Amino acid sequence: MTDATPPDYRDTVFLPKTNFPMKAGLAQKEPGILDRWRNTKVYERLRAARRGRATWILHDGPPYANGDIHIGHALNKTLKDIAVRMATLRGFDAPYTPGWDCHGLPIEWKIEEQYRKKKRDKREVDPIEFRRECREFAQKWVDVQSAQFQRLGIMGTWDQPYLTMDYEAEAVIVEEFLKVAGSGRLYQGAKPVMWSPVEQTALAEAEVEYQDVTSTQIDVVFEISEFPEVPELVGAKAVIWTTTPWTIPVNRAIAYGEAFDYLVIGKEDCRYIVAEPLVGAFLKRAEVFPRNEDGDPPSLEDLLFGKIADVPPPILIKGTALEGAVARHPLHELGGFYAEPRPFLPGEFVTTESGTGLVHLAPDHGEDDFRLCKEHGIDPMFVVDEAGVYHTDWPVVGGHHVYKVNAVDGPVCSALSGAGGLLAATADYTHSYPHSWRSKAKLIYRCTPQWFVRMDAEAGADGDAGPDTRSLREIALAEIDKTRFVPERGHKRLKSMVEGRPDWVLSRQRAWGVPLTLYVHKESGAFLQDDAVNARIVAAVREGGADAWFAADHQALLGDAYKAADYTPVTDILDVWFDSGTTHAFVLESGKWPDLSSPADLYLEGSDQHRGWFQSSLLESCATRGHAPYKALLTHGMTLDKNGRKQSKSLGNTTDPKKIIDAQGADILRMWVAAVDYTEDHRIGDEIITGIADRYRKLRNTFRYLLGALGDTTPDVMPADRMPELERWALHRLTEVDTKLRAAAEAYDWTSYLVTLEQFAGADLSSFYFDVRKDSLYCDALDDPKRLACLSVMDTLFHALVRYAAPILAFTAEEVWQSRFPSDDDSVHLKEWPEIDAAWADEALAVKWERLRALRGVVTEAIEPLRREKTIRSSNEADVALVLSDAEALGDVKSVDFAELAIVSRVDVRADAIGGAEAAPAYDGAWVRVDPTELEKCARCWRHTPDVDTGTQLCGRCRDVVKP
RNA sequence: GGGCCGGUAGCUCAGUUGGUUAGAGCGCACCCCUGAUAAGGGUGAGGUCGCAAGUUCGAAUCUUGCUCGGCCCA
Repeated sequence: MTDATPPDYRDTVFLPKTNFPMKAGLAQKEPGILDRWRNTKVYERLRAARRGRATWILHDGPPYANGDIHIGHALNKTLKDIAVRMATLRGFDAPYTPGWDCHGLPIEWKIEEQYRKKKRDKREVDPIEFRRECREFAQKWVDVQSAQFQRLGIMGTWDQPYLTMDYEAEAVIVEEFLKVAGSGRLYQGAKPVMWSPVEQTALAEAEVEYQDVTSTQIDVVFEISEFPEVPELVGAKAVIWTTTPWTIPVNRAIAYGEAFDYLVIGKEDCRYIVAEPLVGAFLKRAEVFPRNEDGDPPSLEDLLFGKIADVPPPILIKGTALEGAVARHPLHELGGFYAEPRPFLPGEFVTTESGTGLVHLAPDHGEDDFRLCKEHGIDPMFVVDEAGVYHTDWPVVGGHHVYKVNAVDGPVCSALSGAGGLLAATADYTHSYPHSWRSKAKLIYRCTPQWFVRMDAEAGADGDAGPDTRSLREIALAEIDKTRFVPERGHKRLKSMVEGRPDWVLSRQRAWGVPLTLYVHKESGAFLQDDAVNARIVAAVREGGADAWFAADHQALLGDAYKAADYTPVTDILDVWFDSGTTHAFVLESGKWPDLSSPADLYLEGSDQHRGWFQSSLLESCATRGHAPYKALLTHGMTLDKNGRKQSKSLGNTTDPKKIIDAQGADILRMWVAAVDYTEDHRIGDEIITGIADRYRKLRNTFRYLLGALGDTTPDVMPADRMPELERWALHRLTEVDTKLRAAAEAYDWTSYLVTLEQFAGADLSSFYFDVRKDSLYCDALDDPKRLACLSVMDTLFHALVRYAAPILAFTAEEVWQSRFPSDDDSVHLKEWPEIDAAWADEALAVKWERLRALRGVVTEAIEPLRREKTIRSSNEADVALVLSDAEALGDVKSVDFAELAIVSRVDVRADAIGGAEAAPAYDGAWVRVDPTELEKCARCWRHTPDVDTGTQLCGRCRDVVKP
């Protein structure tokens, strides 16, 4: 060795060369890639290229067009895009048409809010103008969201999306509604809704706000007239408690809790029934017994221990004893309606938190009341009008407003008191009560006529449901069983929801939406069913949108066969879920998007859509077509914050997708989508995104290394059987990876897909294959067979990996592709799944090389202590002695250039023990010893070999390479 | 309150029919290289598997209860 500076052979080494930058700069780069895709019409060219192939159709569930997209939208659309691109990669013709839900309440609100700011009253505005403003508002947000979705790299027919407010769509919605009407499943019924007497309109739950009010609370007695379980208690008085005295005049029944105990208290001629836990509170309100010696109202204990003069201890009865009992309304002496019997009904909603454990039921004015009464054949009375005023002919309260009759000395209390039915009344009960979001006025529940779709066979009717005599519920349940669910648990969830759901209420008393285009006969109440009339209605809507119904010349629509004067046109608006429930009709079937067809291969939405779109689409399609509009349903969970809490603006824990895109790039967001387990609720936060960015960089650098190694060459393909074992092992691993990726793609399991890809790129390639082959790649002659084999494998790996990555890292894969194959209009997304030669699979080789890698680990582990004590620096400086007790392992190591694999100077493998060798902790039957090598270092390849020339300081191999 | 679901290293995820010392990648710490260099290689430290009972020779895995969180409903 000389003291002179070693010759510099750097220029003779074949280092990786690429212009592909290590730093991604995605936020800046991605918009340019999007422009390229748009300008070169990649989506359209894909359609042409895949024409005639098997189709795979994802039908887009429409987001609501009323604001910027949030992380949930980003997740949903990205999952869709990954699925579509994956299907495309696998050779399917997978078109994608995005859509928007445009009708409905939230948009109406926004417009009304604008009116309020301008001090305009909505009722003064022409409905047509109002609807036009709603339309413009929706269109604005469609455009905004479209740009935001496209920025995520979502591929589809963005220049031709579907909108539920398109005239054509509105026409099909009407057409579908009329089909449902014609199926015999549509009926008019009633239902209590939140009603504002001030605005004289129904309100949705979201329009309601709760404020504290002080109400009159009253305790009222209903004398029991029939008591089958306990006949001796006939004449006892059931006590009910209410904070809405105005509902007493329309009482129809009394609910009790079957699981509760009730006490019968008082003397034989005047006994009260109250739930046991509530007796104490009742006795304080209604002083039905003399005060005790302390001057207080008697307590339950006083009663139980007989401390009240002449009052016997209470009798306990079970709630179930009330079955079949019947009471009289306290005003029964007025006759008529009031004289009818009031049955006791078991109600699951009855609690012992307040009141008396007995609940008076007014089906007109309460949801629980309505439902329980309906189950027992008791109908509402409809005696409160739109303004909240009783019909003038109703006894006691006729002509009064419901809010004007509640005073302690008002007509209700007075009448009850006069009839001996009032035990207590005080205007001092403070509680939370619903108010109108707009007018701040108090609300009431009020039964209103609504249109329903019947889920079950009509009781007692033979029906006219066409050839399919099953009920809608039966059809839907059968279709659910035929559907594939990802994840599987969605099956149970949707099924149980459909099993338990009530009839579908289609009507809404609103303005912005598609009308229920029905003519109701004024005398019979039946709606008109006439194909010719229906055809004219549909044609009118197709021509002028849903407005056509509100501004219609109804006589013209009805034609000569009917007189407009005989019919009332319905002005209700369809539930927006009906709109989106018909997208399969106006998108998949319409022919406007000829690539699409029904049923779809997949609907992909958040788990909240089990209640929403999955169900409305299923029911609509089953009602009109007898089958589901989809073959498979994929559901994703909700995105929570970094701590697993729900994201909300008020908590300030939301993650804005735009911020991630602007700071890190859409590919980072896409990679996050693939990395998390979307089948469950999952999290997002700074730390998580940083972690994803780190993983991205690792993958990106693997591509960069491949690009550098391959340079601008296109290596000749070398048959595997002429390659070294290491290359054959790499190809074998590729077959395994390919199989795993295919399975993961088939299962929509992007988490495992991505992990498989990353581990292959990281653990197998970067830290092993590339590391070992660096020497050959950099230093061997350009025509060296080993080097050529390596390049051939790298070329194969490049083509496989870039395609595998493309559906997830859509932008980066394109950048990688363009870096190697620059062109004006080519795209990695036009390529198909790589063809991996099945003959590359070699299980025996895999077993052998797994062992070799484990033994390589033994060596690297043994080198580490010498490195720490600075005995050696590079592993190239190590001489390794490896003792193996297992003959097979010994044979394996001897059959390869193990020093090359372990990147050390020399390896002495032997079966017999050697001094200083220590047992390898991670490998039974292996002992290892590492010494610093005495061999000289080649100045070019930096390996320590026996043949380094003292003059040139080159090893034999390098002398040959640099010779000319 | 009801239906469904989940809680495994700092983070994202694996954990097969219950069976040795619960794994991977990333991050972190330390070391090496300086010819993938705002890269690359190596070594290592991190977990009483949400908590508590129970079944079992044996539980992250099965049962029950509790708790925290989510979706839907009331």
